[in-house]
Amino acid sequence: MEPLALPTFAELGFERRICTVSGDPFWSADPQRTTSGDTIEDPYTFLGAPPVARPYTLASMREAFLGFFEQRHHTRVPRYPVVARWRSDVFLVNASIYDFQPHVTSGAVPPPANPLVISQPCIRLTDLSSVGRSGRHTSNFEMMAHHAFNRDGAEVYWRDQTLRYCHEFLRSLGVTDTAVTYKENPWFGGGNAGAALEVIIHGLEVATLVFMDLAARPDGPVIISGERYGPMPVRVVDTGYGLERLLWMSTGTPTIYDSLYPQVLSRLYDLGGITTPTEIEARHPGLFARTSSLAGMMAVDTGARLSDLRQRVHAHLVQQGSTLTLEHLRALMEPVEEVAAIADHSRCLALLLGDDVVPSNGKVGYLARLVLRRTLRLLDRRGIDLPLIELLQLHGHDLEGIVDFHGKTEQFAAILALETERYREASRRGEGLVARLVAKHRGTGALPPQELVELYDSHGLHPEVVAELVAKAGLQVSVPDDFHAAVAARHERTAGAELGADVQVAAEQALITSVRATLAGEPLVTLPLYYEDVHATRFDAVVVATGPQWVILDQTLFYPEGGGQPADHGRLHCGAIVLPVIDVQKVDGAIVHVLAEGSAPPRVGSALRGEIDPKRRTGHLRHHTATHIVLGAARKVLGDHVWQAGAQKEATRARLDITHYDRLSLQQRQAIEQVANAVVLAATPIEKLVLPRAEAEARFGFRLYQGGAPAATRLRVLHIGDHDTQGCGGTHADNSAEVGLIKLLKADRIADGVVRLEYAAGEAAIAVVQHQEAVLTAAATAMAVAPDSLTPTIERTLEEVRRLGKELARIESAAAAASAWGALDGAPLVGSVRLICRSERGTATELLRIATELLRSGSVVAALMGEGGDVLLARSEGVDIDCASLLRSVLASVGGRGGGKGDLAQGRVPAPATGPTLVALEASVRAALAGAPAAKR
RNA sequence: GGGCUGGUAGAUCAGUGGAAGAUCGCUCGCUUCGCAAGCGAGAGGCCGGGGGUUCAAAUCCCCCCCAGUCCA
Repeated sequence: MEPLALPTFAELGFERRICTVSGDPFWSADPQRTTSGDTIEDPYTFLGAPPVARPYTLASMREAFLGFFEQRHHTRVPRYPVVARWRSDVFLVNASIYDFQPHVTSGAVPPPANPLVISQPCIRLTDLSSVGRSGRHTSNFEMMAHHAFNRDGAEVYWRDQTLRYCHEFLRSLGVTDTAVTYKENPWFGGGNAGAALEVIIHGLEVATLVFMDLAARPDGPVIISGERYGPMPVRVVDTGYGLERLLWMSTGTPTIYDSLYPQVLSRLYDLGGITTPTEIEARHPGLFARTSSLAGMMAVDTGARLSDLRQRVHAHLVQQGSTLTLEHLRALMEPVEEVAAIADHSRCLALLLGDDVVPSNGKVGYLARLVLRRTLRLLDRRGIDLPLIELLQLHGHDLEGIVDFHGKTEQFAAILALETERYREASRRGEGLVARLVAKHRGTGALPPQELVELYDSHGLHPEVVAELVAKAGLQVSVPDDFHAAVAARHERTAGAELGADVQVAAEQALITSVRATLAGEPLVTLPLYYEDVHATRFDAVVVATGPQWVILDQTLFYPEGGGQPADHGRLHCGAIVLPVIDVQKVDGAIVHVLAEGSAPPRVGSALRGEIDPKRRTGHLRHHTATHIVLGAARKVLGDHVWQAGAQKEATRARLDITHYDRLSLQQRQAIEQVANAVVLAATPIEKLVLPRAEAEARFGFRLYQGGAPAATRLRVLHIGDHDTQGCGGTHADNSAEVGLIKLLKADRIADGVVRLEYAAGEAAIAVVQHQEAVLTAAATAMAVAPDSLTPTIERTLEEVRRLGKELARIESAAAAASAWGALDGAPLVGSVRLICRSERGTATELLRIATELLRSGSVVAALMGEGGDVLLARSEGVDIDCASLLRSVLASVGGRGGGKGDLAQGRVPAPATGPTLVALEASVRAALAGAPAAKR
């Protein structure tokens, strides 16, 4: 890329140089400076000597930034949630620009204001293991930003003005020109790229100014890092200022954590009985600053780097004349580092819960659980016994205006208590598991590392935790360096299984290809009639395009599949010809009617009359409106954390997945049903608004986006009184009363934190109730009782069945004993062995009982034949014949099969062969006994 | 969304194709002034559900349900 020789640099006396360490170009007003500012040669020089005029608080620094840009014609925009509900490609907001991707940056949707200023809370969990230890890593932060979106003919501002704003802001904080370096560092990511400046002060990067004007394109003329890029229609000024870093810079404390959470930390030191940094510093002056500074230069990111860091800090101390051992240093630093991580993680949790995340074993909920369990583990390690809800409340004051605890405390407490309980339960299970493994491997004296991988991947037990338990039991185990690689390998092994070619998806794709090929880039927009009057069923239209089995009209009543609502079906009448419509899809702006197989599409330009299936339409309409009503009811009953996690509507059923932390009780299900039906009975008019996007968001908030956000400038909003408001493009009732009865059918927990509600509405609900009544009546009739006494009758009957079963077993074994005594009478002796060959009236189980009795009476061989063809051969101990081979060879000759062990064999023969089999068996046994040495007793 | 574990007595878990087990808990008896402990006896199981293979399945195969866990 070309040098960023902006006029403001020249005006301020900044010169472009090449870093002597990294080789990167940078701009500086300091004639002495030879490095870009954040290399391994650049220590932090602001610790204890803040370059900012006065210490700020989080709130005052945020306000300083927002106010500064507001005075310079930027519109202040409220922060977005940290959960990126308007995007399907990421879970969490990682940077302020995420708020405006993809639709604003692509140019499809105008920004809420232009230019704008915002302070956006972000969460990044990629460097979680460095948090607390590096002195500067945090899992959550606020990215302050000023953004401008430039289009041809509508320029706002670009590079030079951005630099000027940035520099003026830093000056307003009291930072001198010579303290700042601007490093040129082209930026790319997520399919976009552009020139960028990193803003570095005293060894710390505090901001980045990105000039995003390139998008990845296969035929693009610009090549960056092997990827081809071309110009974008919207050129975006994407800046990011680290609120916490600027705050840190204003206080100059040894670590960023000290400046962020002084009260939280001191409370935790107190609870954990931990030697505080102040006390440590008294004995080892400069220890924390040295650690921070070294970490800052080293780009610490992995565990190995961290132990390297510790050694270098130790080496430095020794050089200063300290006698502290490395082990002692670790013992001093670890508690402080862990407490810092606890403070950080709990703030992260507060942000997540504040934006209605429900901890789960999947999706964004998993990230919340990950952070939560990490926090619990750290609390355990430090022996701090503090409920999570209280830990979160320690942050209370600092979170004002960021997380709204008001009215949610109870919900948070419930979620956190439940999650803590689940963690304890998992740990308890894990301890048992490890104890058994230890017993299994005690012989070898060590636990194979492979077991560690299994314990973590399948049971969620951290290797450190396992190692501790194993060591306590006196066994050895070492955590391999490539532990996480081994876990990843387990997942890769089966990753590329099968993709499962979905037939329906393939058909839809084929249709899109066919339509696009026919239209050849000519934009075609069908006028939708279904919003105007949802009850209309007939319309006139003109054919504007056709293809094999599909038709596009100038206007249509047919609703195309979308938003979880299936397409309308119906017919097109073209003169005397009737064309059945079996599917409707939206392709770009056109609504495409798919015709039944064998239909010849009409000519372009011909007029026709369309007719939709009214029953199907009404079914969809009722179930779609019911879905909005049920969501509102679930939120009212369960709490604000309830969001839609997926939905599908049909003509006679619908299902809605909601986020909730526990399975629903019968009471909760019935409460939801009651609230939903109350909304129906209130006959609330349903407003269908079409609003500019920004206005809709401002009025109703991000709750609008229950099913994701569309790429539309104007938003269609469905407003059901004060019950529920959502952006939605479906066909809906005009009044809630039209929905009719809503009958909840099921509430399954489909994942941790997700409950699937199934329900029927209107006529379909009546049908369900009638079906249930019929089933109940049939069951009651079968039991010959009234429906109300069905339950006690069934319970009594089952109890009776159990009792009779036991009675039968008792009688059978008595009969077996009797039969056995009878059999022994007059049974022949072969040598010293009594040989019993008999047919019995019983199944395999009973033969076994009889044999067991017989074997008690000394030296015996029993060959028993049951009525169904079951056959058994058993001998008492000491008789030298092999029952299994004997039986097998006899049965083979009569068309049966069987097997077993030396002392007992079982099998089955065809019914006609029972008699001969017994005879053959007796002969074989006699022969075997004759050939065998005499029995020992 | 994908991977991996697991589901057997009230609880915790053994059980690799041939007669369902252990420990704790529970009930009763002995012992005791009483309690705990001890001794003895007993009750308690659709071996998650449904198919399949086999003479024979808790055990092997397939599907489903439930629980746990890791990853995106």
